[in-house]
Amino acid sequence: MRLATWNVNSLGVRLPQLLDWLAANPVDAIALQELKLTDDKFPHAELAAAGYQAQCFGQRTYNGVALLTRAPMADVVRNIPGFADEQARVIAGTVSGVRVIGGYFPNGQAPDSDKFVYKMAWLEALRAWVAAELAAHPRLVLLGDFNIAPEDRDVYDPVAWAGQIHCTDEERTHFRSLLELGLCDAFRMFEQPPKSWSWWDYRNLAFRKNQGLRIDHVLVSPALAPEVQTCAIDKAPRRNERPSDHAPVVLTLRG
DNA sequence: ATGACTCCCAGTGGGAGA
Repeated sequence: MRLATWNVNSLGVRLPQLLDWLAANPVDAIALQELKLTDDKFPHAELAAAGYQAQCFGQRTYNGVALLTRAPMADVVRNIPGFADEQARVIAGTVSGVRVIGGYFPNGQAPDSDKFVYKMAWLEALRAWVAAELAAHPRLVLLGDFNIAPEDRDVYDPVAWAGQIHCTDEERTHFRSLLELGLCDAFRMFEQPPKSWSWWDYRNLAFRKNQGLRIDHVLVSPALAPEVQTCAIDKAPRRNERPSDHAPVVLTLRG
């Protein structure tokens, strides 16, 4: 079984690239973030023609998440139950016996901003809910755009980024609290090339200079960890014309 | 360096992203 996550930065703009990528990378499930469209504009027909059914959770202009799967999904949940949120950031579903939770974590803007306060509250609510999901669904994957660079080795210039958004101690503590639930950062289960990033700023030739952050993650539950075969970032779509600023991350499970 | 790019909604600019 193969799963992926990709922040497409506008599904409207990126749909042709997504279809190309799925044709070359026939995953069983993919979590998408930053759809930037409402559900009435979701391209169900085009994705169905490519063999994917979709559960979407969109909104106008910002945010928006979806899960695409080949097999049907059950028990679909939108956003974090009990956490009132205007922003469409989470979609979960069960496919082929695996609980898949896709998330577009808040950016946070700056550590002294209201948006950072929201990010902290959101992360706390997520952790509590994921703990409950994990108890109910031992075979679980939490994946998406976390907007957190967990360690200095996930940052191209850790000195310049020290204390900056995505790299604060508070954010990293929240990331570790997810690991403390038993979840495992699948990417770090393997030897990886140094300077592996999942996001590069559009500005300043950042991709060409390989100046990026690893902020898109795939966390697997203890029951799934022994089945993880590979986890890799696919930089290829970042070389497209008009690319997303994020690259997909792909997980392969045995069986 | 208050920059850079890209998206959106707007509408001939501005917010947000990260």
